[in-house]
Amino acid sequence: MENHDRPLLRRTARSLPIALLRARETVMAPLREMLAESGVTEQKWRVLRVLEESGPMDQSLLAAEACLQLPSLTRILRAMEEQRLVERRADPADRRRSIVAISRHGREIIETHAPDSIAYFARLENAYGHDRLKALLDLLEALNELDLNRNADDNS
Amino acid sequence: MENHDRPLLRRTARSLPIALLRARETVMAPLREMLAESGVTEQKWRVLRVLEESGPMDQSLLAAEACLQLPSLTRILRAMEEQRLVERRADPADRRRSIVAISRHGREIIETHAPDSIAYFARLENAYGHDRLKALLDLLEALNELDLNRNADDNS
DNA sequence: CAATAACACTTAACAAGGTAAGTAATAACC
DNA sequence: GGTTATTACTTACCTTGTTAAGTGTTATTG
Repeated sequence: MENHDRPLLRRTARSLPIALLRARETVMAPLREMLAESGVTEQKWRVLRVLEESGPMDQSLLAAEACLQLPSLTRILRAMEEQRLVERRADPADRRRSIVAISRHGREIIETHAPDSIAYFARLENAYGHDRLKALLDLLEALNELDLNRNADDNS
Repeated sequence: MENHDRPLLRRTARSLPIALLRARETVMAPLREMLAESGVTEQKWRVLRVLEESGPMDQSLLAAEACLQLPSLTRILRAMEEQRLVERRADPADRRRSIVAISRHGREIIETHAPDSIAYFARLENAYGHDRLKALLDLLEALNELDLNRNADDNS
């Protein structure tokens, strides 16, 4: 009685945004729990990961790599500086920029959690299947390379 | 100089949480823009979608279906009631529960945006490929059925 | 049937997401 | 070379995410 005979839109389980959201929640919930023990949020962990992986960089690049907006990053870096997880120095060549680097303490945090993180993802890979995981990462990487920002009613 | 020779963890592009986050951002950014015109956030849209698809339900179920936590849902429903997008009534059989239903105005909002939404996803499907999209949804659905909440050092 | 547990939210507090506007520094233009 | 963009953040504001604690209601137990 309460439903239309033909739903206007597809089932939420087959809705890409919702499926992606659920997947992230499925994957991240156990990790968040792990990280919380060190006072590191999911976002701070991403910042540490990116800096450890790619070295010092300015905030715009860091934001892009860690999938954070600049305003969020500003706040997070302030907290991370207070926690001595990262260090910031002005770029001498361009005083608008500041260069962020991971600190020794930041590396220690990564080293502390890397074994648990690795074990967790091994467990995930085992439960989900190696081939499936590879296929999923390939599909996500391809999706992320799409440019969907054209307007639907763009006449150009 | 700034990097380890062997990174402790995998490239962020091959990190499942980050790949999922980027994918969500890629897919949702254009949609958010569309919805903002009606004062509907991404989350309110999900609530409307679920209610339209499955009919009235209590908040716990709605939260699960719309991928929202109960505290968030409490706030969102308060706003949506003020916007007359949904209606809430106490469950006569169990006064702890309240049953939420989409309103006529809520349905109108869905009808307003359904064509754009459908066009957008058609565009996405076209750019990404029908088979890839199906494969991705299948893989995400399978991932979401995993139970990863065992503790890594669970001895049982 | 009283005490207790479980349930369905709700509130509170703080971190983060998202948009818009503001500030200082550099680049581009005439 | 002074004016006008553009860039790289930063601030402000509001909504949402996340955890923990609180409130009223129903179920369970002794």
